Amino acid sequence: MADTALPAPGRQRVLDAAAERLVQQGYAATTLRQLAADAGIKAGSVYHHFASKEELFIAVFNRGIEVMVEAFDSVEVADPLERLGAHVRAHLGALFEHGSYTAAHVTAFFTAPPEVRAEVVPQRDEYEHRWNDLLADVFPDLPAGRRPLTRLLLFGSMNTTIEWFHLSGSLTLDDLAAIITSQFIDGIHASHLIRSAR
Amino acid sequence: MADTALPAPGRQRVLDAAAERLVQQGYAATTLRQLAADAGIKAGSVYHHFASKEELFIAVFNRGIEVMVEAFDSVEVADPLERLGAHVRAHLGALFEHGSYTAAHVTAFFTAPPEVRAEVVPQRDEYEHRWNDLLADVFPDLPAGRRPLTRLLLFGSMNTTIEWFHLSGSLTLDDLAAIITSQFIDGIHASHLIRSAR
DNA sequence: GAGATAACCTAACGGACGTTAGGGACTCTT
DNA sequence: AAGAGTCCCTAACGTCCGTTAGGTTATCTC
Repeated sequence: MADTALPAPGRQRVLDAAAERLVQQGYAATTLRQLAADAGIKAGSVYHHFASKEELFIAVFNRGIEVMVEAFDSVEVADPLERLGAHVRAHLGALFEHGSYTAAHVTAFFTAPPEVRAEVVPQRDEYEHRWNDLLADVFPDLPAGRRPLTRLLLFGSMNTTIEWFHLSGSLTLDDLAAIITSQFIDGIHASHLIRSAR
Repeated sequence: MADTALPAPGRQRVLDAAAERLVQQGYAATTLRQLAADAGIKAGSVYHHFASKEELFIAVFNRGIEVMVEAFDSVEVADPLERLGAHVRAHLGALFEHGSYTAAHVTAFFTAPPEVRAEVVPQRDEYEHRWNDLLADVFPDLPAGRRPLTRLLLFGSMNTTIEWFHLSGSLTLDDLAAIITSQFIDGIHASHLIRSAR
């Protein structure tokens, strides 16, 4: 009995397919029949692994946060400002280098129905809390009440890169992370000195 | 012969409903039957005003850009840095103060099918071009090749405010615009001096 | 007042959707 | 060898979707 050329188990293949479809189509337009076909099984068989479409996508969104948290926690840098840059780089890495789950989360979370979003909020909060603590650590002068807003502005810049950045371009992810970090800390006058356009 | 309590004509009411539904549900989850009900007509009657669902939403997305362009062009400020701040404020105004069309565009554009997006790209390009010119004017030292990236980072911060900012909160839109502008120009160390948390 | 046009209706079409019931094949445990 | 559990299948259900054909009413034009 030869190999079936489908290495990963069925449940995992469905999740992978869901993450990729989510990025390009959003929640409502991604159908179970598509995911089943992508994973090499039939639509009804999806229900062997997941109780419903909602539960399936909750798993995808949560995995997306897991990837971000793992990337965040893998950073070990002493110098505060350098540490911030490393975390920016890690977040972008989660978006572009560790599968589609984080990208799916960032692009499709707000297209999911409220019941699905509600199940994912606690994990999101945990990740946001890590960033608030980081900001408190790196910028002791930043008022505590200002941290969430500051974080949201930075997240806005980082997360929307999935709409236009491509790893295949001339700009590397390291470059992008350095530019975003510099822009965030010192503003436009400093950021464009990082690496001139060619 | 009393008034029908539905002032706007049918086509306009359908467009308004579409913009609002788009913000909360995205493209695929917004159905013509919903829009018809919102507008006080029947589903089939939508086809008197629009040839297809796609055409309807193209009109909504284009109107979203129109609102942004009108807000942009209404700015008349001499001082370069002040002008930038006024444009940031105008962009946020388009998002929050001039109906749901711009918000619908920003949140749902990437949830629309490719054929719909393709029809809207020229108008998007026009708006982006205005911003590139503005950046060139305000920051002559910024390399020309760097303008699109810089604009995308600023757009990322501004556009994702629709995911968390509410006019009813304690932070005003003027405050938010000032913070974003300061953060963009001078970075975090300057931005938090604009207005301390209370 | 005849004719055109606009704005809306009813009723239905084919198709796709999430979901379910019930069964077959295979592996592991005892 | 029996039983349980895992993984997947076929076939169908009720529902909703975008869209269309054909009809009604009211207004405007000449």
